[in-house]
Amino acid sequence: MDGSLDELSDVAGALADPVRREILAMLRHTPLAAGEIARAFPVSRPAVSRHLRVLRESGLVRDEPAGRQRLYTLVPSGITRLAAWLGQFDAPPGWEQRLDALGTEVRRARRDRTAAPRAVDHDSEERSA
Amino acid sequence: MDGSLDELSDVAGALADPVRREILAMLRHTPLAAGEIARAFPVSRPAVSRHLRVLRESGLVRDEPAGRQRLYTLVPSGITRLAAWLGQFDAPPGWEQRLDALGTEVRRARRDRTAAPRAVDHDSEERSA
DNA sequence: GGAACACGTAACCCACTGGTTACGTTTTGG
DNA sequence: CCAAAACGTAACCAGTGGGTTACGTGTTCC
Repeated sequence: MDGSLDELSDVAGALADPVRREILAMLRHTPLAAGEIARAFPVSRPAVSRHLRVLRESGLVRDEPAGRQRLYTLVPSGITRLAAWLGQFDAPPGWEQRLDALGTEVRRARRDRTAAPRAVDHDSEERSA
Repeated sequence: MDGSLDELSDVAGALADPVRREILAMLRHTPLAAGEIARAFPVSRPAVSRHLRVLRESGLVRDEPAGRQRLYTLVPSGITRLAAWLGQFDAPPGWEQRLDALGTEVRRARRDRTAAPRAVDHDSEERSA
């Protein structure tokens, strides 16, 4: 069974570990056996084995027996789904400006607070544009 | 202080929680006060407050005092960085074929390994530092 | 000044995570 | 047939995460 009911959480959770990210990077172009993967990290082989399980259960890799080894292959659909979710934050035009405005705003707000320790009258105009 | 030495882990970790993802979605177009955000979820307000802290420490949002409220604003750079990392998995053309060729690859890998049992020599791009 | 409000934080619980060592299982091969 | 190889899994432990309730602090407003 898959396990979680929230695929994005599983994918993001899997990606939250540097070892697992590097494993994925290793599998980017070619499938690899568990042992080969494990040999690339300073942690114990069982530890890597569990990282592989996390990746498997999140759907990011698929494993296939190959003799007495087990080959791991990247399955990019999860990555695609997460990338799609991230895509919703793609600049709805006027984005760069907004960033610039934010920077200014912060600086201004800080100055205001330092100079005049009373009520902030920041009235953010940054949302208006 | 930022805290973690691995920004991508922080970002992915923050995204691994559905509540935090929804908070980000809420902030996509407009800044919101902590209370407004908290009201949108069934969990207690302190719980949301800590979610906001995680988002803040991962650099995904910035907060700014506004009277007796605290305004949270989306900071998209982290999302961009993660999206960029995901981008390395974009089909380097010929991907489908590669899956087909998996069987062959397996056999070849086995032979290689039998002949030379040494470590993987994949190109690692994610610096461990 | 003092009540009410909008927060963040502390203390506490329980579930999960990531590491380890020890072990079980299947496949290879002399 | 039996030893070694290549795995996954179990048991254990320290640390973290997310939830709760209780509390402290700064702002507003009368």
